Amino acid sequence: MKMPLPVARRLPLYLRILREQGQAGEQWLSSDAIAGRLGLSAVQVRKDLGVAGAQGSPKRGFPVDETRKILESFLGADDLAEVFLVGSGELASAVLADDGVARRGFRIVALFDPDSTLEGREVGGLPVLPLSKLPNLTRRMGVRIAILAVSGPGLREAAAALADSGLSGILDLSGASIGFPGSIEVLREDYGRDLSALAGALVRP
Amino acid sequence: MKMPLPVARRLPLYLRILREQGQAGEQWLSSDAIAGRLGLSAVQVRKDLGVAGAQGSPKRGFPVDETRKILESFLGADDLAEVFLVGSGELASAVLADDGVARRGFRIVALFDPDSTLEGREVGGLPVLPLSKLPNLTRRMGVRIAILAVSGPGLREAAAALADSGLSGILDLSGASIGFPGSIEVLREDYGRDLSALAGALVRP
DNA sequence: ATATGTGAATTAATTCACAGCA
DNA sequence: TGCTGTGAATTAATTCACATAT
Repeated sequence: MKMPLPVARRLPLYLRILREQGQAGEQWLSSDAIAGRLGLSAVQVRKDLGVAGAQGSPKRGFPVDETRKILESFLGADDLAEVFLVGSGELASAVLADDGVARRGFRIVALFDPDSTLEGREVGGLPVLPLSKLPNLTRRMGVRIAILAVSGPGLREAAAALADSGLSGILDLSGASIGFPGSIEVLREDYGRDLSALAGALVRP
Repeated sequence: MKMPLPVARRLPLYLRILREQGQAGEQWLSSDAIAGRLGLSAVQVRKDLGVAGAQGSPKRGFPVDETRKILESFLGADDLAEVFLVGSGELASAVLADDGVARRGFRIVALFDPDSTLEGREVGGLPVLPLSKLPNLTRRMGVRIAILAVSGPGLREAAAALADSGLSGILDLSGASIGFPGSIEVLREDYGRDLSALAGALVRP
């Protein structure tokens, strides 16, 4: 089953709302309520949830608990929960410190850095490992996703290591659009670029 | 002139390539060459550059220097270059430390934090200011864009301050999808969400 | 030859409109 | 009545095909 990327990027938003409201004791949530919190349309929420296989019931909406579970499993939080973090600088520290990753059911299980002089140092409770250990650990631990949070020198090396690590997916926060083999799914996030896009949108109202 | 969002998000990529190649001494760049580095199609690059008003010449491609200037002006790096940063924690520090912002012609000119006990402290060479000064400084300095990099408590307060600051655009890195008034253009970036989306895409090949 | 530029066709994504159910 | 679910229509974005310029 193929899923459109825009849908894949909205589902996590619904999941967050469902978790929040579940925590708050709500049993049911209408597509309208979810849409309202996110500034989307109710139809879109229903269509998207439909893609994930969730179904609601008329007059009540979607069952919070069940829908949450469906989304979690659909989004792979079950068996893809363990991720690597490559980098140990400011950005990587921010990722480690932020609860955004944990809140979505993921766990950073190892930290790698191209700067070998950092080897052994601890960042956020995890020891910094050399890139050379990446392929081996990927296989041994069965980890499939890494977050790339390296900038400046070492980036090239880190990218190369990732490219033949055996990983399936990379979340690239480096802002440098490095090429990766087609066998690896890459999602790029780059606030410099988005800042630029925002400025562009403002100049042209 | 209205510009599609996908285009607005690709133009900064072209700009980066143009800068790199300009630095490297290149005079001309074909749409094909640009596309190749970014994994896009040449037609798309031409169409996008066309939207910005750039034009190339057959057999040679696009004039690097001139096209760069056109993009810079089109993307508003001229008169929207000064931005505020709200937050002074790990994420905000990472934004300050990263050269991604500067490399795109933007400059962070002031730092605000909801935690008033931090007032006066210096982060990355800038003094931390209280949120209460935001509206005033926005008007006085003519700044139109802020980066929101606050998490945890204080986020609500920061969002509220931004909402009636008079700013025109917000790059929201908080990962919390707070509502802002419709008069403010908001672009959200949330690696937790994208991590989730990536995992989803991998589970469903 | 080699690359741009663009109308036309295609594909993707969103929204509309309404049927159906509790 | 208040909500879901979905085929149909609409709008947006991308790709194709080819005319054009050097």
